[in-house]
Amino acid sequence: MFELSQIRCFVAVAEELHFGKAAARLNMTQPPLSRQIQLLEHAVGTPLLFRSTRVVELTPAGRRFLHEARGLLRSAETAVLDARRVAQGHAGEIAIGFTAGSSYRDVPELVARCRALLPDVNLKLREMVSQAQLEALLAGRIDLALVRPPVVQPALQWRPLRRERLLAVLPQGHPYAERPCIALDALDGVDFVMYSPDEARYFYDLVSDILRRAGVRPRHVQYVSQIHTILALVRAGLGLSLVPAGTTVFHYEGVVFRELADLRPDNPVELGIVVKRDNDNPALSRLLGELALHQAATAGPQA
Amino acid sequence: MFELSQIRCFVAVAEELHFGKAAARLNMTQPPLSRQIQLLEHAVGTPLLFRSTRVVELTPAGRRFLHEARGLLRSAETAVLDARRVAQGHAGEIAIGFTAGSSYRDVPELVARCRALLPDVNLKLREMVSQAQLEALLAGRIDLALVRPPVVQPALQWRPLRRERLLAVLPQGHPYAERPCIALDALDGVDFVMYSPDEARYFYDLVSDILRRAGVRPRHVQYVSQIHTILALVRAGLGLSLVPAGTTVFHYEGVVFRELADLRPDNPVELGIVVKRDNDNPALSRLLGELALHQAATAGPQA
DNA sequence: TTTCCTTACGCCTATCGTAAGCATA
DNA sequence: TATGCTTACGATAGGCGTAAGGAAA
Repeated sequence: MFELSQIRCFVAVAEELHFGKAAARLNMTQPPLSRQIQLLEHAVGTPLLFRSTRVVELTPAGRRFLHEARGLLRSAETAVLDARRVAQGHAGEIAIGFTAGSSYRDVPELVARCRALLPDVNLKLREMVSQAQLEALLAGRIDLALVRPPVVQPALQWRPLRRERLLAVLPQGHPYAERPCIALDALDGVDFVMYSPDEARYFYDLVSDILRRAGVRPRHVQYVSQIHTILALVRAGLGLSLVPAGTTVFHYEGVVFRELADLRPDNPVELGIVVKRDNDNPALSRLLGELALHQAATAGPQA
Repeated sequence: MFELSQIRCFVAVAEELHFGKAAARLNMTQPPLSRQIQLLEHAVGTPLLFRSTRVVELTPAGRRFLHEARGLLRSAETAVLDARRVAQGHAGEIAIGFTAGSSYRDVPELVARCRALLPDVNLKLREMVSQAQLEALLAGRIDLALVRPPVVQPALQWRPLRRERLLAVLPQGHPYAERPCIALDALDGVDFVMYSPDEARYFYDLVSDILRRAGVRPRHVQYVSQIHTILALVRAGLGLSLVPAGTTVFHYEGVVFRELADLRPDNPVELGIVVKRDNDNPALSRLLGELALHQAATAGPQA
């Protein structure tokens, strides 16, 4: 098989149509250039150039081969540049794990930020439950997970992505709906749609903690795992609940959201990204760096 | 810059993920393979493989580069195969010159036959007058010309492509139109739309010869160069004329065609292709060979 | 006779293979 | 301790440059 150096020789001769000038361009003398062209022709299996002492011209096969040869050199160039861009994190792939619950708002937002910051990085999205995400991270099957705290594995690193406060959600027409904001006390003894302690552990703990610290004991009528299910049950009049402020973006009909009057701002709903500490994906490193920069510049304190 | 041999080394290692096995596949020993991979990484400017004593794996840049590398090897293969196909005439280009008059029927027919015989050969069509075609042939600007005889240049070779008889053409409603066929004698003294001796020399000579040999002297009322113009003038009642039988495919309204009763079959209308004898376009050679084979197999004597 | 591609030949660089080194599980 | 990638080093092959050869205008 031929070599790229021979391709460069051939392109030079084909462009100059003169072995002497081509050799000068290649910083070599004519004889070895002639030899390389002969070797190339032998490898291709057909003459590429017609030469007499007065004229050098391409054969039809040479004309076609010239086109392919230029493409080959271009491809070789871009292969190098592409690899460097991947090594520097400007291009490449990031595999992102996410839960079904984050697919409505958080994943699109993260994807949009990635695309804006690193337009040449390909995102591979994989939906899986939180535990599977952490395992996939450790196994290197994904680079980044979108999960709620806490993350206890020492090989993994959690970084905050979004903090938001809780709101009370209640059915339209509920007596409390007339109040501009709702005190936690008002929840004492009312029917309450609660998060599942198994499948929505984070929200169960968060809401339980808030209610316990306020000394409030609502009546838990249901245990559900998805915020959408909470909205549906609240709308159906089965009770009130607490949901993250971002839930309002769904414009869910039949329910109203109200601020909580006396919610302490030190335990908001948190969502973060988790990465493996020794992940060596340059695109991921760059994304984390860009996100941190961007976040430091734009994000004020959120509650 | 790197060489294709290094690319082959890299692909082997990337596929085996084991230097020893890759070296065996490449019929070499590990140490020089390691060295070639190092040289390649240096040329690319970034590590492509992560290796410890226990594991070899691709870096993100290596993964991207592997994709490009495979493409390079594929392109190199196809470049060789393509060049060979061009050299053998199975692919390539044929530049064809043709006159405006042949563009209606003869060019499409020739193009269709070329495409059927040599589907991977690209046809470049260039409309020009006959004299320009012959000059372009000699200069190598076109490979094949579609012209009527004679071609006198010794460097050029004429080959018959189509032979067809002449028909009389007369306006609808003309007294002769009731006859099933027309004797040449009947043309004596009638108004006759004649071909231009300058711009339609071939037809002028052909028709003049036929009329002279029959001892018939029609009255030449017009001298035109294009057959379409003849049809228009005949239709307008300016006279009769003689045209090639193929003219009937135009389904021209207002004129009728009649066989000539006593036309000798030895001087039909001829159309041929002309090529330069020392043309070295393999696709052209193959086309001529295929055409000859096909013609010998299918074409009976035409008049 | 001149131009310029090719062949011939000696030198040298670069690659290969063998052997030793060294890190990891 | 064994596996397996890397470094070291001597041998060899292939490419380069100089010099001579040969065909066409």
